[in-house]
Amino acid sequence: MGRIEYKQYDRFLVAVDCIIFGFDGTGLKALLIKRGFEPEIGKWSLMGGFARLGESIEQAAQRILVNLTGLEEIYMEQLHCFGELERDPGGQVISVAYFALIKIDESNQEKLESHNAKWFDLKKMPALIFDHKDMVRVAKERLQQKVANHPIGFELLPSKFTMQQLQALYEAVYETSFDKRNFTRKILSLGVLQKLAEKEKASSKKGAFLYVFDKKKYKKLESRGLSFL
Amino acid sequence: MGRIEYKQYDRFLVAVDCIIFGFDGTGLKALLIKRGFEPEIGKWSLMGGFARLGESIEQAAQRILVNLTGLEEIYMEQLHCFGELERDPGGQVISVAYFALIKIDESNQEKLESHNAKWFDLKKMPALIFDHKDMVRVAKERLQQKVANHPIGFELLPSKFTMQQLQALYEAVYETSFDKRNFTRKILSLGVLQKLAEKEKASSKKGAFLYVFDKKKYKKLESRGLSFL
DNA sequence: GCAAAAGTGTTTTGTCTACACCCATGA
DNA sequence: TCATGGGTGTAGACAAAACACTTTTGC
Repeated sequence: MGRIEYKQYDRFLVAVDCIIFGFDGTGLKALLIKRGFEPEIGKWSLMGGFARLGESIEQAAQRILVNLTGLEEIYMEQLHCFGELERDPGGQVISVAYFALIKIDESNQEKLESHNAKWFDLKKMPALIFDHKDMVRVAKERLQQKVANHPIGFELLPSKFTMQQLQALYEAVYETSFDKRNFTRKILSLGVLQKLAEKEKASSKKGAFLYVFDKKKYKKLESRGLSFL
Repeated sequence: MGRIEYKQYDRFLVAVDCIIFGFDGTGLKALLIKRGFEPEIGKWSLMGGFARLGESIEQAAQRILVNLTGLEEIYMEQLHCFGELERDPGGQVISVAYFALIKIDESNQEKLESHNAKWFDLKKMPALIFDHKDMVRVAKERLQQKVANHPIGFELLPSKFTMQQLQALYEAVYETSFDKRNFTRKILSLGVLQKLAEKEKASSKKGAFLYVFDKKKYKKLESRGLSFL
């Protein structure tokens, strides 16, 4: 049964575009590529590609992310399906956008270079092709919403991090600043961080304690709905 | 320029499915159709259809909603793009799901009947085809999130409503109950409801004052981010 | 006059905010 | 010894939660 009925319907080109966020200790960054191919060759755009029959949309997104970063396990979430008629002047293409969070220093430098990829501070983005600027804006809004209630900020940090790194990350995401004491108290009160005996001595003489996100504790508390801000 | 490059890529069938919510004073309802066509004829499903080349995905969703309800101005929001490989056994079809909020009594009864559409309480849903059950679940979660921060609950109520109707709606959306005094105070403190001189006398002897949502006041306050719960 | 829903305040509790000093260490 | 970032506590403001009685009126 089935397949015959669908013969009469239109078929669409389906692209997947990825908004890849990273954090380097100062600002929130997005990974862009300088296109070495048509259309819009030479311009900056999100990493993307066409979905293929026989793979799911999510698989397509994963393929594109792995292809660019070399990372197999990436936090990735569907953002939105952009389906405006004239969004791609080259023809009607709908694009399913995904946003991803990666640790900047873990990505494969050679792969990035081979795609002419570069990290841009979200506040200093170049012009982007098509509706990619909208995609980035929506992704940033979604990231802000999500980070407030889900422990995804840790995806952007090394597995061991200091309280100041974590605070800097939250400040970058929300483009604001928080009181150090209030921030520490709030985060620790959630009970999902484990304090290590180790100290990070690189950035100060006294040294700052390192923490790790404790996924098991989080899973136990998740159902009650934690608020990370 | 452009069109030639895309010739080589695969093309997909793109469906749009709509989760249509309504509220009848007691429970939250979803509008389902008993399919009079293949595949899965005779089973319950969401209202949907295939997108057509030459229209945007959003236009397709709107077309489908108007076609079913007869209502031209419907609150509608994209939910998610469902792109699993085997979601439709009849072939690879990606579906962009939208959720809509309508006032049950304003919809065109004849149109609903001609599509074999029926309202179901969310707690008493029949089996649904494909991944439509997932769609409904995700839509309900999204509705809960959204209602907490945006004045969209009013889309489900008559333009004039009593405080008790509004409370019943929120209670239905969150499947919980609120204290009447706290609820009234909270909602009125937002300053986006206008109290009318009229009373609704149908449901009680004393009669309850009617309110309307004041969109202008809301627009002024919107940027500060209101919390409806 | 009574049943049935409408309407209204106060107290307690917890959470968020603002704010400033001492500590440990390497240079 | 001093410069640098690390670490910590308290008081006040505000918002949320708990809680019960009086009012109106159609029957």
